Amino acid sequence: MAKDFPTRAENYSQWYNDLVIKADLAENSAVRGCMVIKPYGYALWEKMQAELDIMFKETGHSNAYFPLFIPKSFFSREASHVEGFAKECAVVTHYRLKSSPDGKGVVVDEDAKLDEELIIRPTSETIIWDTYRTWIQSYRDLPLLINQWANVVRWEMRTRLFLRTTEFLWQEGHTAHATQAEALEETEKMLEVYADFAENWMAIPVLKGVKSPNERFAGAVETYCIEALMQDGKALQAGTSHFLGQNFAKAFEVKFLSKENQLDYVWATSWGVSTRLIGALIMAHSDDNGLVLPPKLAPLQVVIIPIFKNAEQLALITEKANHLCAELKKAGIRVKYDGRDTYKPGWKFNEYEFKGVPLRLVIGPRDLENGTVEIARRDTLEKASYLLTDITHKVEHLLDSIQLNMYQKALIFREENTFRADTWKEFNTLLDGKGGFILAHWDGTPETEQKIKEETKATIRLIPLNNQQEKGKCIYTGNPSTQRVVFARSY
RNA sequence: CGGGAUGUAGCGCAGCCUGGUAGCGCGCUUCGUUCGGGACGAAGAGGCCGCUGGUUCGAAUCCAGUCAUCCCGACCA
Repeated sequence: MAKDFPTRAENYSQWYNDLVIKADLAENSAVRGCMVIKPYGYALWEKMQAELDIMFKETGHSNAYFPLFIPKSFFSREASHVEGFAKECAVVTHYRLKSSPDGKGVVVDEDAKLDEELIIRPTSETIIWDTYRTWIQSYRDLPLLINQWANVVRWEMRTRLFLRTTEFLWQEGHTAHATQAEALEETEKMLEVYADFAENWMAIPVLKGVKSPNERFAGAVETYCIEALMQDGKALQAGTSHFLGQNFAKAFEVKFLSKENQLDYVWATSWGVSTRLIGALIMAHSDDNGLVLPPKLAPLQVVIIPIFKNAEQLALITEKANHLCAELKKAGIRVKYDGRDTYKPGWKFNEYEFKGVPLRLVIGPRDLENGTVEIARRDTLEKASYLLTDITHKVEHLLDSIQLNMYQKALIFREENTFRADTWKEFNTLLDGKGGFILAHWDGTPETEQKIKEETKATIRLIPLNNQQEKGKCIYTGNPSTQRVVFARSY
């Protein structure tokens, strides 16, 4: 239908990239690996942000903001944390420029060299824990439940719109607790919040579990995550929640006096989701006609389009449409009337389909005569005529139905693409075929996981929570195993 | 940092081999006919051919250098 636009089957990467650009979500910027999020894409992020923020507040968290720059020395305090991030840090070394001696442009002023370099945060654990030291002295100061909405920079070698960019927007929660149990409870609670958001707002079913040691966050004791399956059979990590133990408290000397007058290190968690969720949204639901957005998050839920031959007809339709628009707005529906006479109806249909608007209402001369409106739903592309009476309820019902249908469709897709492999051969056949989640036995060693990754590019996405225990043999080494873990190729 | 490719109109590209007035499609502007799934016709506007140097009467085209971007690896939310 759309011209010059590759289908998912032809070239999934190209399809994704073109879709992001044509749906007007974002584009590559002049700066290497960075992305410009355009107004439509940002509106989507704002909506996601708003809903997540409500959920964070409901679970007792407050927002705060910490510096973008982190002194280099902070980084080296937690050994595995440095190791994990060292290779992708942007470093600020100077604070001034001067006119170039040859008169052309500016150069770095070598006299303005910083004594200690500043790292642009790839994540904020270190600066935050350095700050928490001064905020926490007593058990009365705990728990400390803080979230930050921020941008971070990770100097990745290869980038991809929304999925991996040099700079990205995210939220990072950082909490401090008096006991291990309480910190663990927080870690799991926030995982539930993320899973709830993914499934009930984004309409994407997710697996919940913990990472293998290889995939664990640098500095964490345990990393919990949610994993979603994309339409090309690759997995996408959609959110993480880390139990940090006392690692950062020890590295930054964050101690408190308990009720029993005992001095102890606090227990920590951190958790985050990023604009990558927009990538997940696109890859989980969209089709060859463009974006398909879940009604609960779509910046625009309903668009009304007139069909007319002349100005008088347009005036009549506009009057009707404005009434309809007002009525829907009153019901809290995000609706727009596109009465522009500079674009043709067919052009508009395609445009809003690209942008994933859940419902399209069309009013033409026929509808004026019959008191009807044509409604097309984006998820199924079905069209039907409805009487204008009680239209708000019908629209509400259709929006709910789309939200539900999108989730169901994604769930069925995941189920159809979740497989068991009992031999190395089966494992490889599956990977080379449709991909998907592959449940297989693993002997539990990092070495084996590494070998499997090198040979197949598949990694352990997670070990499911409350995983079913069963005796088996590792698909790679044949060594005994007690449970299946989830393998996949991933983004 | 290794391997491969590409820089020409806002976007996508041809032209280069074999040097001789800068091209096509989309988009943009104006007018007319259209308008229930990306309409059609006519007339227009728009270029330091990435940058620097060389060869030549003459360079988008040949040569050298340089910068940038993309793809494949290593890295990764």
